[in-house]
Amino acid sequence: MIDIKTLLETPDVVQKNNQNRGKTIDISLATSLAQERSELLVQVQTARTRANEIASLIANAVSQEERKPLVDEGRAVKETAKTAETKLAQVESDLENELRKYPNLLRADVPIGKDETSNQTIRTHLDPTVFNFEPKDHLVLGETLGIIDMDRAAKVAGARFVYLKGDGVLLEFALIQYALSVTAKENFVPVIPPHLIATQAMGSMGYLEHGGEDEIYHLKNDDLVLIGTSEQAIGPMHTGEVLDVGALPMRYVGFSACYRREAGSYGRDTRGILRVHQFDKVEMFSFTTPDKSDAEQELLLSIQERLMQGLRLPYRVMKLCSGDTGAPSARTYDIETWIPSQKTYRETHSTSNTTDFQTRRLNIRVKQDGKNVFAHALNGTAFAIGRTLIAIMENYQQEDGSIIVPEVLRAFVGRDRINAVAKK
RNA sequence: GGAGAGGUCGCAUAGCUGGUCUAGUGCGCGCGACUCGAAAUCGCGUAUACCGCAAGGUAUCGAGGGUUCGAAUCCCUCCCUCUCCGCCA
Repeated sequence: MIDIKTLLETPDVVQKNNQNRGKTIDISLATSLAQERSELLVQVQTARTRANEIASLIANAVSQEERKPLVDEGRAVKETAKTAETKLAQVESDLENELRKYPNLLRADVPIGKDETSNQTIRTHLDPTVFNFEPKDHLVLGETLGIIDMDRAAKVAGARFVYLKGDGVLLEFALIQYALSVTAKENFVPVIPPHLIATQAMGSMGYLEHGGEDEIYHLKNDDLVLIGTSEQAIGPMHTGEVLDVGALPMRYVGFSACYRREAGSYGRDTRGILRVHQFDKVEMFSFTTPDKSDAEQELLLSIQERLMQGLRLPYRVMKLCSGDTGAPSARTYDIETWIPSQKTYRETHSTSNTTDFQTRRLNIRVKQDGKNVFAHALNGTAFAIGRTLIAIMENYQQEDGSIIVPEVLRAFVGRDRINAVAKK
């Protein structure tokens, strides 16, 4: 949600921002609602002031003759107040609904563009892996090695689910340990959050608008939804709190499964585990003061790169253009990793500075220079485990179908190569 | 799931026979006095949002609704916490 003040004071800036994101929003709706709201506010306050005066007069009145007319006026004022209040509540909720449609204001350095073709390549690390044989894709490798079983997952849960088995599981835990050990150096506090959260908490993270609701699994008999990323459960942790400025930046590294319906992606990435309904992810999340969030995002990005460089995987860093940046984000960087079987880079990491877009709804503030201001919130992938496994398997595959374990993971996996097991 | 208790200003508590209660007290915190300095002591101050140039005003005692001229105080619904029982990884 954006600040109504921003809209009222700089409507052209907001208008332009919406335009750059490919959103058409009639701002006159919000501005006229805001106008109506302040008028009603005055009405309500005036009525209430009088009502309080009357109550106080009655409390001090002694005789019945004095009481009677006051009580009558009190009744009348109450009616006036009630009518105005009802209208006010309606206008306020209309205004909020209207404002929820607005995407966050983009940072000035975000390139303008319609879609991903306008994303900017910031840098590239390592050249694409060269093979002197025809590399297999991760599904072939995984099935042969007995670490990925999608056929049985389909029997049990349907399409886009997976059983990860054997050394695949060891690899996953190794990635988690590796990510925790690196983020610990920057004082990230590990968190395992609830996977089910109240619908309202999800709403306050801004995921129920802008088409996001189609992505979310709702529980039929409870007012709960499955998280699509641990960010959705970590952000609301501090709802309504005023954070101690000395405690910032407040950094969490969450581990959770992520559940996504993948509605609207029918037929896309149907092979393998690139796009599944459930995957595990290690996710960084920071709260900062407003002046520090851009620096924090650079830190998140640098940690992501440190993790990838440790794995020695070829990747490139992209800055998303205006049209490709998610609504809550003011700036997003993606890391795309080389996937040999597709001969292209695919998104494995993402980091967003959501500035005060989420914290305004969550009412998470920080006292800075004696004033409470909304904190800034940021998130960044440490590892989307599934996609990282794809990258490792494909880039580290050997001609015999075995996979070399990246050096930084060997201590955690307990061996340096994953070989085929007899198929069961 | 059953029975009971409870949710008040950063923390702890008072208020709950409705009326200067946004709310007392203690602690904590800030400023000041005393002191060479500190402790102790004393004095003052100590929520947030919105309207207003300001003075000031309005709202908020878990959330929402109701009764009333007036509710922290009475009624209803919901949420959460605690204790006991049941069940359970």
